[in-house]
Amino acid sequence: MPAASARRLAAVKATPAIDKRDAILRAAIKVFARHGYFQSQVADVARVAGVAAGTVYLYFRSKDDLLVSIFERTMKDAIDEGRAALADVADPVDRLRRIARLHLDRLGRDRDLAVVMQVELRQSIKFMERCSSTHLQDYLNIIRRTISDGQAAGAFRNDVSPNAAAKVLFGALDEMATNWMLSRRKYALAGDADVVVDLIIGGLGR
Amino acid sequence: MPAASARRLAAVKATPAIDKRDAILRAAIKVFARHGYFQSQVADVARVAGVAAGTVYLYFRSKDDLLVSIFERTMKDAIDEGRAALADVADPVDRLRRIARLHLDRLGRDRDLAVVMQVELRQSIKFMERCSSTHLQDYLNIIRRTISDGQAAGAFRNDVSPNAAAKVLFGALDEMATNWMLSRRKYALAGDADVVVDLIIGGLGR
DNA sequence: CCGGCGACTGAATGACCATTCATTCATTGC
DNA sequence: GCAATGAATGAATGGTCATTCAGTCGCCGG
Repeated sequence: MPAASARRLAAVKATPAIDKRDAILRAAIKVFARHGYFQSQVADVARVAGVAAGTVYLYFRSKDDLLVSIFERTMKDAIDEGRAALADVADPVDRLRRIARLHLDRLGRDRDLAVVMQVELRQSIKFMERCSSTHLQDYLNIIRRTISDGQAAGAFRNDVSPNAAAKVLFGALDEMATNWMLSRRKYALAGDADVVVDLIIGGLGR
Repeated sequence: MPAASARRLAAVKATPAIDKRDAILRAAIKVFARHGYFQSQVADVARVAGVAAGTVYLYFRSKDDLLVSIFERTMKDAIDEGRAALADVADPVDRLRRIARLHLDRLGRDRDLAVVMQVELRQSIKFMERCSSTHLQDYLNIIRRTISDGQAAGAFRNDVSPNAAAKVLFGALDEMATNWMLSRRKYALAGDADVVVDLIIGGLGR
């Protein structure tokens, strides 16, 4: 087979394949968010994606793999986007603001994704251990690093552990996201970003 | 039947019954923490509690009810203990410290309980909505109230929403607990309480 | 056209487990 | 002793899916 033909064939086939994988993943986010992971049936995900049940297994190893794939894709995007966004910002406070806004923007834009990330992924201890050990650590490391850089630059207090401060910031953002997701009232989640960063920078004391 | 006899009968029967209910609940915490809620079988809980599978249904309506009961008992204890501990402390900063220490003490004392509270309870959106709407709101209200009292007393900045600050504090404590629970290293979770409160009061900026 | 390739289908399979309930057992009052 | 009571048992039931795989279909090179 000539190389050109092979390339064309690959292009023609690859695109629908990626589309289909993506459609299944998006369907899974919607279905898992609405019914919960364990209450969802693979057949439901397939129906929403417009394919047959068996087709899901051509793209994913198992039902678990669907959940893991949602997490991994989202975290990969978040980390890449985070690194890129920090590249051209020098002021340490602005850098934290960027991180917070991106974090809440991403979840605030898609409530189903927020539900999956804030609730469904925290299924069981084994699952969380698996998730935390990789991408989540990388994500926390970005925050930690931003804080210690800020200390080195003299913008932040030196007598605070960057690790503790990173966890406090992450925990605060996580709680804002969870609250927003559970709340009936519609408000812009991203608006909480500056509130959180201002409070953590300025402190609650006078 | 004479009243005295009825009372004695009730006392004799009530105690083992409560013990048994308690044994099942404690077994459920252990089993759910080790295997995850959906991977756990009611028969396992029964075995660990030293009763037969059917007996569980004499004390709880369903498997779900076991999880809800763990949450409700823990939150009730936390709220009662919290209210009592705040009664004799006047200084607003000390009050927040008290809340933080109690929160992390409770979870740090019992890793299995921490796993159930931090992971297993966040099973599905419907379950979380149910939990958040009652006890968790009460708990957040205690923190909110403590902060607004502190503002009124002039100890805290007035230009911060007590609601936002309460969520930030709660989120930070929650993250500390989750991190500790997932961490292999053994350290005293309660030690994080002062770190978190100091950071939130003092702020990260210089 | 044809042969064959591979993506796709969806009905069938095989586990799995929450819940039930007929039965057993221990205790009590008489 | 002897019913009566009701707590406790655990085997059986019934339903629910995740996963598989034998077969279908459409497309492509020749």
